[in-house]
Amino acid sequence: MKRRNPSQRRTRKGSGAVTLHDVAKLAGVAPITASRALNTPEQVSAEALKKVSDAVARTGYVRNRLAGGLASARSRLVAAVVPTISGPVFLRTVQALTEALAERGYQLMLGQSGYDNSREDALIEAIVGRRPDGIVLTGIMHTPEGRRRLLAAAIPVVETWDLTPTPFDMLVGFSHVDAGRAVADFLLGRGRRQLALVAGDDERARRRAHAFQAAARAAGMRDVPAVYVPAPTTLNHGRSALAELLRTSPGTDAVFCSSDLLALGIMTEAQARGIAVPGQIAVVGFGDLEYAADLHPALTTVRIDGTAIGRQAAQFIVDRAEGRRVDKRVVDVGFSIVERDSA
Amino acid sequence: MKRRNPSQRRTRKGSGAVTLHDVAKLAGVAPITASRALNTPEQVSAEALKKVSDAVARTGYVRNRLAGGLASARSRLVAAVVPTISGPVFLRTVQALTEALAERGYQLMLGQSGYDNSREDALIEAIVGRRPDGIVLTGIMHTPEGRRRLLAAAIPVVETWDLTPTPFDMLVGFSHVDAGRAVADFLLGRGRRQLALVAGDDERARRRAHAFQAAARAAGMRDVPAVYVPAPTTLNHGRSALAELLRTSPGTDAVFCSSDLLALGIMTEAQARGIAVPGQIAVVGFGDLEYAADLHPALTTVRIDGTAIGRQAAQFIVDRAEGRRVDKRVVDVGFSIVERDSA
DNA sequence: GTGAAAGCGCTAACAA
DNA sequence: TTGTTAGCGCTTTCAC
Repeated sequence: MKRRNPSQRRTRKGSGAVTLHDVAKLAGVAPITASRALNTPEQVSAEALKKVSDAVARTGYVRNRLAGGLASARSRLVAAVVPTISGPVFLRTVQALTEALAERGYQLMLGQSGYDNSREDALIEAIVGRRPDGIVLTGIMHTPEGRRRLLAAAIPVVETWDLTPTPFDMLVGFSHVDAGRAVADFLLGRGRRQLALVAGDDERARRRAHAFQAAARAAGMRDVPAVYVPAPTTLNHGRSALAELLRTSPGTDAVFCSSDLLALGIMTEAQARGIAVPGQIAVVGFGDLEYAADLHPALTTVRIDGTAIGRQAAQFIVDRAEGRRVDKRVVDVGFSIVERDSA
Repeated sequence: MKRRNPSQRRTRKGSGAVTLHDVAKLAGVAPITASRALNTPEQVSAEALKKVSDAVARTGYVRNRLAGGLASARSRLVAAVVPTISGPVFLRTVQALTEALAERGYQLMLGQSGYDNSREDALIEAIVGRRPDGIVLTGIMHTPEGRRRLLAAAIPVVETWDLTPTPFDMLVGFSHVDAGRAVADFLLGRGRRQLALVAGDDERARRRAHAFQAAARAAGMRDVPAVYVPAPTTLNHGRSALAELLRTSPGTDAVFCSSDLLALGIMTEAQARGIAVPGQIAVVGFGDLEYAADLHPALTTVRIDGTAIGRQAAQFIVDRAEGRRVDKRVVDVGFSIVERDSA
């Protein structure tokens, strides 16, 4: 880095910000010592540490993590991909993830794939270009092209909100099949005999729906009517779904909804029509969103611990990034049916 | 970059990934030409372009944007700070922002500040370290330390969801004072005489609340009871707030809520108690969340175009990042009262 | 515990 | 239009 005569030197502007070199110079140490003072203070003498922190305070230095990431091949960036952020389902997971990562000095990048997987590939490319230390997917990785890219990039991946026998890498989720079956058993156990379901048209909801139907049939029901609505689900979808159900299967005495919002829609429509819940129709939701307990009647629903999912995902990624061995790569957080008044 | 004798050469592992150098070598051009082929294809001959894209395809190259960002001082990263992602209010803004940025090759980093501003400083430091091309704040910048840091970092800032006479940099929002007043006028115009309000305990909601009270008083009301609940607001807060209101101000005939969720809570409690909405009590929400129109009764509420806010914020940041002049730095997206059945 | 040297992978600046 | 050179700001490697 020997500089030539200024007159013939090539100049580059730089960002103008305070650099670690500036700090080191002010502290009277070598840049690397300043670096160590910030990253591994235990490797530095108390004296040097003090000089450096003083210099940092005096200059208002903020370390450039782009440069650090480039040099160390650790960006401390983690990407999360959700179908859409406006469905409230993944919110708690994203929130827990953001917090757990922030505590450990990592930052979350958010990507939305849409429910149709079409943007997934472009998104993966955008993400991989940022060299994140990990990627958290909601759902499992679908497209072969996406799988290939992730594999090639060798970035730790956590799939969430699902369970598959063939995880891509790490996995935090629960069994949608078990959940669907459990709800059917629950309703049958409460004496309901004409089960129906309303589900968003996405893969996981469909899997719960099929298990629900299979369990009901196994218990002797001939027909389990299903209404599918586009994902993400809305309250209005629930309202019109109940209307449809009432028309086509008037004997229905229990409805399993693929989201709490859908369940609220069912209950709203029931209320508008003077149909008693749970008297005439039992309603079960999915998700146990924060408001479920406070509806009238309080909503019986399937509780998924989205916060635990987010925290475990963060743990997985950080463990990998810091070189710890991750033995158990699959965590089943399970689910529970929260019995309230609507069923 | 002359290499010494291999035996005494220092080696560094590198990430092992395909680099632009590899691509350039395979394409038979200089690295910078490959770089230009990817970034500014119009500056490159068709022939070179083709050679490069072939090489990219053959190698599965994904550009390293950390390195690019470091070299060009443009990270193509944008940070968004929300109080918490699990309040549904900012969701549409964050969604629109994410999409609008992704379309233009920028990625969103998400940060949660909490409602108490205590984490804001630490968050700003974490964000600035990533050298984003812009920062989108929901609400306005509060702490002096935060302001100083942002100022020092010279990163474009967009404040959203609020209007202030002294914007930090750029601003997309609306007047909370006008909104509060408008709702009071609306209710008074509908013949309501005993206005009350329920509001989350955050600054913006409080500003709306005060304007609402002032307008009601200006119209002759002596007392405008207010119930404040902790932010973020929940359905249950709404239920207990109505209970409180009924106890302390039994004559209340209209309630302005600081969120649609609160309004749903009010309506739920009213329903549970057999109180007619809007017959006995009119309810007005805030936000016009997606489900507001489908409630029973359909919720009258203040509509804020969160999507427009997000898109405009993205536009501001990208314009700045790409060196375009931004003349109008403040955009008022306004609000509207959506008249439905609840008031 | 501290430091010098050498890059990480890319692009700005200059030159041809 | 293409290429050469010199960094961007940091951390790794190796040496003391």
